Amino acid sequence: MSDKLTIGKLAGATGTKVETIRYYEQIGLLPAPERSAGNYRTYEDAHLRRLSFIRRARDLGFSIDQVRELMGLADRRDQSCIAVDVVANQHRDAIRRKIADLTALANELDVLIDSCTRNTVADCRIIEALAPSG
Amino acid sequence: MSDKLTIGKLAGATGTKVETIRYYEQIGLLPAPERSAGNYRTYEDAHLRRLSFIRRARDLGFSIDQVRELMGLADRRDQSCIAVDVVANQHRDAIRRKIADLTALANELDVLIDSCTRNTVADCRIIEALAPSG
DNA sequence: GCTTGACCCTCTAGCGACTAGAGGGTGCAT
DNA sequence: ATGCACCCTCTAGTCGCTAGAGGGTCAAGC
Repeated sequence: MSDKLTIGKLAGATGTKVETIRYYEQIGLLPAPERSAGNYRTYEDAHLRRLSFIRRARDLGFSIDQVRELMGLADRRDQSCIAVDVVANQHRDAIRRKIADLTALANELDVLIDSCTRNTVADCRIIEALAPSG
Repeated sequence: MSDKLTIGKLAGATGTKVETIRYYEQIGLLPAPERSAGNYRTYEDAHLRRLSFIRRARDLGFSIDQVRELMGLADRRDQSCIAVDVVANQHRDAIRRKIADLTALANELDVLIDSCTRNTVADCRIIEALAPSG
């Protein structure tokens, strides 16, 4: 209801940086707003809603392209939302895979770190483990 | 023992791409080798060892800067290896934090996805959750 | 000896998603 | 009228590569 926001107000209202908003405009993620007499961007409530959507999706780790896709789907309100479900599922699965990768990595590091006897570098197990043939 | 590798052989021996090796040379991570008459890079065993170290550390998720630091420490063989331990610990902790973040994210997505009734987009809970006052 | 094809060279630009900085204009309060 | 916070555009930097253009080298086969 509070129309006509400056870019700074919009940034504050959504927890986004001013530069990021201009960037989103540049890549066509957020539509370019009207300009004031002094060439300032003047945002309306529609922009605020759009940017909130973007922020939330980005916070959930969706890529810019996925956000674009989700917004495209969200605008076709009479269609089935199965496509939305698919995007969300793909993203969740990718995250689960990344968690598995990182867990394996952390475990390997645990082994390395536990083997450290804190002597000199010459017989450091961590360095040894990294350098295959010393 | 098998001296004088071409960049392609070195790449094959370490599982690195040729372009990546040239990149490592450019940023000063791997020392520039001698050149043949035809201006080809000619690598020696020392390079092979160095690159293997780099690869292994990178595979464990260490950043380029951390690899640089670890190599610097590895070369001072009479020093204490506590500094090595510190770098490894910092990295492991950062990974654990990232895992926690991603787990929270995946759980949020689970809730969203479970709420999807596969009806129209107009009453899609996923879209609703993204758009705060849609 | 000439061609083919695999390999090598340099240089530049691109990816994702911003972030930072230079160099300047606007708007409002004192 | 002066100061200051805010806004504008444009360019370049971040990280760790990757890809492509446009060329040179080398060994093998005919």
